[in-house]
Amino acid sequence: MQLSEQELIRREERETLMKMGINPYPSETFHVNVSAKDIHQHYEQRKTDYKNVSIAGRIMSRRIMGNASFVELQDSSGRIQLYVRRDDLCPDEDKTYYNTFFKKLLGIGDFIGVTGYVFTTQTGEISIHVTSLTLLTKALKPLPIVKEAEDEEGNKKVFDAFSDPEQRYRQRYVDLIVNPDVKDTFIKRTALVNTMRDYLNNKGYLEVETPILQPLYGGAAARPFKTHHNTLDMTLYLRIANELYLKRLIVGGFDGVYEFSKDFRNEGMSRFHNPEFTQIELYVAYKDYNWMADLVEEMVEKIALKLHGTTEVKVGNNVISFQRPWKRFTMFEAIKHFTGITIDDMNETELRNVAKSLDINVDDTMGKGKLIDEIFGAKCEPNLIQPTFIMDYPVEMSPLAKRHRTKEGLVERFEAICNGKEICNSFSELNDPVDQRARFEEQLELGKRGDTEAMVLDEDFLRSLEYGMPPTAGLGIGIDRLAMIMTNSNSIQDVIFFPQMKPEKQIQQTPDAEYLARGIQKEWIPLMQKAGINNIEQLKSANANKLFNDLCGMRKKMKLEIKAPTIDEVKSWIEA
RNA sequence: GAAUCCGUAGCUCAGCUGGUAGAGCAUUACACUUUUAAUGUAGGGGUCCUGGGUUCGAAUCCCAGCGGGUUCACCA
Repeated sequence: MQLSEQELIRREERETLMKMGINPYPSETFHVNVSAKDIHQHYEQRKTDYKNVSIAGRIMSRRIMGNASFVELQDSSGRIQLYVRRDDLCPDEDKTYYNTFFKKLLGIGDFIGVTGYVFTTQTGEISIHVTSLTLLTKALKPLPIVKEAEDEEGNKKVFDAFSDPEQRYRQRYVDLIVNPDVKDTFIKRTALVNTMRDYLNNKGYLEVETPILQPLYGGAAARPFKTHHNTLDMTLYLRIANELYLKRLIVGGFDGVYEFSKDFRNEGMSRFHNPEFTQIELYVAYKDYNWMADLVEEMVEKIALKLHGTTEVKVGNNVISFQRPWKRFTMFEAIKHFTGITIDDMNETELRNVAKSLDINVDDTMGKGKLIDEIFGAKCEPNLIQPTFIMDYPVEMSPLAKRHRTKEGLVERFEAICNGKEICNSFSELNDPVDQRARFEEQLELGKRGDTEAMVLDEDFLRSLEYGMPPTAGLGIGIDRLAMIMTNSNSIQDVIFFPQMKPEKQIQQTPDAEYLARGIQKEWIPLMQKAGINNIEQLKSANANKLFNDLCGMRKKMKLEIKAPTIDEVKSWIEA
């Protein structure tokens, strides 16, 4: 691996520190009694409490002015400026600790711990006057430097932002260090989950865990990840949903169960889709979908209040109000509202013509339900910005939902749409085992016709329904999608710490010994790697003349005192 | 999967119709005891993504590949 100049310097600094008897990675605990945020919030009111502070963090910038310096220290709560004076650190004749250790051997990214007292500088910045300074960890890679300035109106301006999405997602740790807003997004995400958990626990529902490795995948329409268990010699699937297991627990006698579930779907990736994502599913006995809609409204409104202190949340160019009650449309009403067309009594042919007239791509495999869904998805969903419940879906699209109590061909199902996207999905759960079997069998037919996302038949689940599942309301909420809205994030990758990425390209490097065995002098190995020869395979297929020229050229450019190889030598390396 | 844009120093980015590889920050050295995008002076640092092609000459033009962004289509 080629190290940059700055990385080499930092490695040397590490060596020098050790030679000076300073451990760059000490094991002793450094006791912290304050945070940066605490100082900024309370120092002005309680100055006497900050005469003896001890704080640890990462050096984010330094301004050295001869015998005094300013350091910006960043801990998990934010930044605080340090004022470091030579004669405070080195009261005696020996000024090595300041001149060499502090000024030469420390740098941006290093962790230090300091003690001192808080004061306000002439320019009005609350700072710590440092009386002692300890190295806690030496960093060997330089951090990207992001600088900020405030203009007279207090607007922040960022210079040299670390903004390359690929690097931000691959090296999230760097993103978190230098981009403070990123941390805030993930803190909000956790607050969102905690708010839900508290809300549901207060209602007395039980948080449970169900299998991630499932012999049959069910509960949703999606293609699964497949794996294999060696001892049992059987195929297992990573769950696409946990619905069927949670319902078994309702059969077992729990009144309310929920699970924050990492689910896996082997499908396309986009700014709304990651192969693994998080859903909460909730099932409550003796309730129906109307009751569940009330719960969703209340819970999501609580989340907005918890995260933002208000029910109004800015998302992109829209301000979304989560204040109850939300608008409720039936699916047919929504279609009428956005297209002016009443589809209530239409048959399949009429629906297909409507879809065509609206410029929606249709094909002959689409049934009535699918056509309605397509029309809704194209003409209604993107226009629903404020949270809106869409009630009563076609039965064909919903094999696990109970038939509507009054409307033929529909099920008791709703989705909440917000900012043009679905954020939750809920039914009165189908609990008639005979109807459920029939619906599964329809799905099997779809599968035979080539629908790779059709559901498979789960005999054990049907058996549980035959013992009787009470009337139950079920709910699924995409946590990532809701987090995107609640944190004003444009991509799912911004609300998942480590989103799925293509693997980084790793160059396989041959150990030096194999080069040496070919009679190549040690000195030439790094030059060869610089010339693009990273392994023996590349060497074997190299052009001898080009390599010879490259090596001699670099020898000359870098003024190396190595004897140049002859062209025949280079040929012998390649052919050996 | 399709369209489109991008890949140059550790980071952010210039580099025009092809002609010696640039800036700011970071880094190194020196100066500076209340600065804050600190400042001043001097230096070092490059596989211009990779591989082909056109050309006297390619970071620049063409082709292919790799990686990434954005938008669109299916799934939450």
